[in-house]
This record gives sequence, C-alpha cells and structure tokens, in this order.
Amino acid sequence: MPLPLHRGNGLPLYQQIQQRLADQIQAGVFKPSEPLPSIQKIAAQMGVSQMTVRQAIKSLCEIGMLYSRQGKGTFISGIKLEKEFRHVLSFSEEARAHGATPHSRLLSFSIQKPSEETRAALALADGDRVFRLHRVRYEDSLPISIECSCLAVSACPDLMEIFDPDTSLYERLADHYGIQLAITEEVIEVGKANMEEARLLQVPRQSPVFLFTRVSFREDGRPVEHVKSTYRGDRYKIVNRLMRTRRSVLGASHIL
Amino acid sequence: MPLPLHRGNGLPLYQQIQQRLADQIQAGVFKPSEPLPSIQKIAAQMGVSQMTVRQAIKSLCEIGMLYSRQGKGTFISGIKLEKEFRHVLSFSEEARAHGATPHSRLLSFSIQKPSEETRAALALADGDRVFRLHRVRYEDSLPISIECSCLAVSACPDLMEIFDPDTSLYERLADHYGIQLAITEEVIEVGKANMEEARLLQVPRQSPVFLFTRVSFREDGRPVEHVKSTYRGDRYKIVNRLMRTRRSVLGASHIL
DNA sequence: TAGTGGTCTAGACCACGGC
DNA sequence: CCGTGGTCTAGACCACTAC
Repeated sequence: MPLPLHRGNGLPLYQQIQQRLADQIQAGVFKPSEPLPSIQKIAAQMGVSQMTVRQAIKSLCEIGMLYSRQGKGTFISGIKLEKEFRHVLSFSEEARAHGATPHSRLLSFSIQKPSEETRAALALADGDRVFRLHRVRYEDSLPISIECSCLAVSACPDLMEIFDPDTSLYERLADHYGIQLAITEEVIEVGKANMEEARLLQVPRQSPVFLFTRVSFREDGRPVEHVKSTYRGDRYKIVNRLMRTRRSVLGASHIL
Repeated sequence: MPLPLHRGNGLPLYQQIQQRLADQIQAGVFKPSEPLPSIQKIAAQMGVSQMTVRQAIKSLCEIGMLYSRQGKGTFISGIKLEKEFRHVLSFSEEARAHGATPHSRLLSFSIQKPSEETRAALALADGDRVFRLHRVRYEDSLPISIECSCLAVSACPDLMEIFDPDTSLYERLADHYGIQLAITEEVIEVGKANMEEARLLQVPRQSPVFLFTRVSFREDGRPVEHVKSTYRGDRYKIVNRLMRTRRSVLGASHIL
C-alpha cells in the first residue's frame, strides 16, 4: 500500500492514479494478460469515485498499456512502451528524443513570392509574401536532411530579426507570436538524391531519400508552415505505432 | 431544433450527441474558430447531463474537430477531416479505402524455420515453425508491393487449408482463430529495387522503394505477424496526421 | 446470480479568462 | 464579478461474461 493521493494540490486525482497504475505495471506488480483489480475495488481502496478511476484507466487504454472487456475486466497489455506514437515534433525535439544534438546550417533566408503549392497550402491571398528558410539539419555533426520551410510574412512579421539558427523555430513561434502548432499533415514519398542534395547530405548521387511534405496547423485549423524536406535514407528511418481504428464520425457523403 | 435523442435503444447518448455535433459542424452550422454553445447550454437544451455532453466533446477534440480552452469555451477547428489518421489496416482495407480493388498473387506459401529476426519479433521458442506467405499485391491490376508475412504455426495450425488468396488474411485470422489485431509497430526505410523486386513490381532496377517492417500484436501484446514489404516508390505514398503530444506516462528510467 | 465494465445523472467545487 | 471548461462525487441502471 503506497503513498496516499494528494487532494487539492496541483495534479488531478485521475492523473495521480494513472501514474501510479503505470508505475505498478512497469514495475511488474501486474503481469501481461492478468486482470487489474476491478474499478470498484480500486475506487474503494483509493477512496475515490469510480468515475475518477475510469478516467485514469481510459487514458492508459488509449496508449495501449491496458485493455478493457465489458463483463470480464481490465487487463495488462504486454506491448513494449518504449516505442511511442509519432507526434508533431520539431527537428530539434526529434533529434533530442533519440539522444542526439541537433543543429542546422542556414543556406538562405529570404522573403519571396510563394510557389503555387505553398500558396494553396497556406491559404494565402494573391500578393502575400512568405519567409523561405532553407537549411541543412544535422544530428551530432552528421547531415540528416535538407529542409525548406515557408511561413506567411503576415503571421510573423519580424521573424528575420528574432530568428536564431540554433534555436527551434517552433519555440520562437510560440514565444514571440503565441503560435502553437497542434496538427501536422504529412505526405511521405521516396526519391533519389540529385547532385546538390547528394553534396549537402554527403551521400552518393542517386541515393534513395525520403521526401516529406508537411503542413502544420494551429488548433483552429489555420495553416502556419509549409515544409518540403529531403532526408537521407541511410541514416533516417521512421518508427510508427498504429492502432486499430474506431468507427469514423464522418458522413457517407465524404466517402469517395 | 432537430430530432430528439433516442434513449435506451442501441446507441449510447454521448455517441448520438457526438454524431449530431459532427453533422452540424460539417453542415456549416458553426464556422471555424467560432465557439460552440457552452457545455451547460448543450446539456440543458438536449436534456442530458453535462458529463454526457463532455464525453461527446472529448471524442471530437481527440480527432481534431474541436478544441477546448478552460475559461473560454469550445471552438470549431478548421482542419479538413478528409485526411484521416493512419491505423492498423490490411492491404485490402487500405486499397479499398482509396477506391481501388485489391488482389494478390501468391509466390509461395510454406512452413519454415523462422529467421532470427522473425524468431525475436514473434517471441518464438527454439524449434517453433512459421508459415511464410510470399505475395505480390495489386491495386486494380497494378503491382504495388511485395510482401512476406510470417505467422507462428502454433497460432493458426490449419491456416494452409483455410487460406484463400483473395480474402484478407486478417479476416481469416479473426474468423477462424478469434485473433484480433490491435496494434502494429512499423519501421519504414527506403531502398532500391533489386532485380527480382524490379521485375515483380514492373519498375526499373534501382528504383527507389519503401521498405516496411511491421509487427502486429493482439490487445494483450502477444505478437501475431511479422511482415517485411517492398512498396514501389512511384505509386505509393504515405499520408499521415500527427498531433501534438501529451506528456508521457513513462518514468525517467526509460528515457535514454 | 454475481461480478464486471459502460453509460448516465444531478449535483459540487475548482481553475481560468475576460470584464 | 460571471461564465467557461476541468475535476470529482455517490450513487443508479444497463450490457455482458462466467458460473
């Protein structure tokens, strides 16, 4: 019987319960495929309401640590949790997430007329201009990718003054403009490195590469950034976790 | 003021509310960045409890259709919902999802000693044997990928008798063995088509291709299938939606 | 029948934002 | 200050599973 729950201090009860259950599972108190004590028992034992325990358990189900079966119980999944889901991450965050030190070399930074693709992606009006930020990205002095970001000048007017090549662009957007990126849509294709890409990435010509096209949005759906990147294929791979889908909430008219 | 909610018939109230709100948003009753009526008002207007409305709204937030701000309200996101998240999908489901007809050509189907990689991925004991299913996958008679699936013989002993090359393998696993796949872990790399791959996929040699390595699990974490696939790069691309991460529930000892 | 998870109620209080 | 969403309670009933 471990520590009591703290009521009224910062952390909500359900998050404390969630953390405690996660700790116990990772410590091996419960084994995979074994049932957790029932919600009623956990609630009684911890002195909280059943709804509060449910909230904790639901979160742990969503990340695949538990699964519930009506009428049977809640069970421990044996899924290894080292592999996380992919999220919206800046290059800097992603590098640090696997223990490397990120930095970047600026190739160019200018204000331009957007390409038609960028204009459409950022929903720009005729005549709107964009910042175009062209960089090579490194992890521990190893070149990993070439990135070309476009952002509307109107969204971050003095970006050229405040931009620091060694700070995450996303941090600057949050700090100075209150722009929080919530969702990224990406398309991933494969290609071959052309001469310039091969030189910048220090790989042979024609080497296979990943081609990313990403558009990032604020919570309300306004597009912020349109990025096209080339990642070297010999030093970069994508790790993903996918879960079985729930039924879509979209109407039939949206199914082509 | 539309239809009333149906109490006590199949669908839970919160799902009916969720569907109704989704319909209204897609019909343009509410515009992006506009606030939804407050939870209290929706609850009063629909004659249900606040918790029930919250449950509906929470689901819509999770798919990016709404977002909530404490103290301010709940707002409509302008994110286009045609682009869905990626899930665990069979090749057949994926093909049908974008309107193509899937089928496959069997190259070989045998019982073998697993490779060391497969043995580790499926947590097999020494001496365990696997089914090895080698196929070319087509969408509308266009070859898309070469797939090599391995499944433990002990998990689906008479697979060779019941397998039908034109039915989804996943459906058979569910039908005959009650095996439901819940989670897939995948690693995506790039490569160049070798001679045999180029021939089977009808692309030039050295063409860039996607290399997928996937392991699929049941809910309880038991591995079921280990797959290595080669997808042609000129006819296949990956579309993804990523969301900003919530804080991890893992302890510090798991951060490398 | 007993025990489980799933849904739902009618409140309560808190934290936060804007006025 | 008020209105908002976020958390929490102490129950209730239902649906499902197992015995």
